[in-house]
Amino acid sequence: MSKRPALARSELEVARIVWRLGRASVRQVLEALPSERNLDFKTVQTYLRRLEAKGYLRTKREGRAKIYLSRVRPAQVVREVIDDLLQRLFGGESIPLFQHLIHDRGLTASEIDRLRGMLDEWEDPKS
Amino acid sequence: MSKRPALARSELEVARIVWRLGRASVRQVLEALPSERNLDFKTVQTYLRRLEAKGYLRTKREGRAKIYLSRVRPAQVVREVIDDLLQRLFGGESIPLFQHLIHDRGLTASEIDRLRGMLDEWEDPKS
DNA sequence: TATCATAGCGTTCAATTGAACGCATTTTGC
DNA sequence: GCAAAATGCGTTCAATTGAACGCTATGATA
Repeated sequence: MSKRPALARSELEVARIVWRLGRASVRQVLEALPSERNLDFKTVQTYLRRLEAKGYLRTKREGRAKIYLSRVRPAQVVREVIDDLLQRLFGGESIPLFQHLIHDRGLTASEIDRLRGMLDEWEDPKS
Repeated sequence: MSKRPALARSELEVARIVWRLGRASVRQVLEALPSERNLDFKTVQTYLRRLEAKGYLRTKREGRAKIYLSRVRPAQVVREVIDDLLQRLFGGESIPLFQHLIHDRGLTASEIDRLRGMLDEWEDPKS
């Protein structure tokens, strides 16, 4: 139950990259960031350090470099983040979020198809 | 273009109430907050003041009390907030968010129906 | 009309966040 | 084998955020 401290915006951004890469050094994360982001090496390093301190990541030394890995399942974190948002934005209801995503943002035809597929499958899990 | 400063978590929570009520005094917002939240009158006042300073709300004096109203369309703000989250969490893609909402959170049968309805209607807006 | 509660206004204060240094220690390319 | 580049580690620093005071004005009530 003991919740780890909430993720700050920038931390989330950086954590996501580690999740995607599975394991990453500071430099690798830096390079995986969108180039417009233009963060300093030291800054990324700081965020990673904080993520470790907060319990989201763990590290493993590999020669000179320190490799960051996820400590909690990403899906779990995603869930917490979205729960929090849902709570503050829509009082916890997810339907209004769907509503918003569909209405105010729009979907391509193929996205609609995929979405229908998801619903079908969820309702009747395929063999 | 000139973006107003991002909403802090607590500010969002408070703004949402003003949106819901349409117009509200400090006390009304305080009372509309979930009771577990247990914020001080002064604290709510501070958040409202900040929301005004950031350009999200405007006020209108009504006798003794100051009434807070929305200055930007709530849907617009919701959009910004979600854009931001989507960006940091899924690189801007909305499908993974749907995926998460459906898979990791689950929906009731009736929610699934409503969702299907939304998709149908979006694709073929009813007369 | 005196009084009391309510609201405003300005401030404060610690914690967190966004961003980046500097120095020491590796590595590695030459 | 040595200079240049890369890393780690500890720090810093201003802005923002979460939370709440204290003092003043004002309006409603007894």
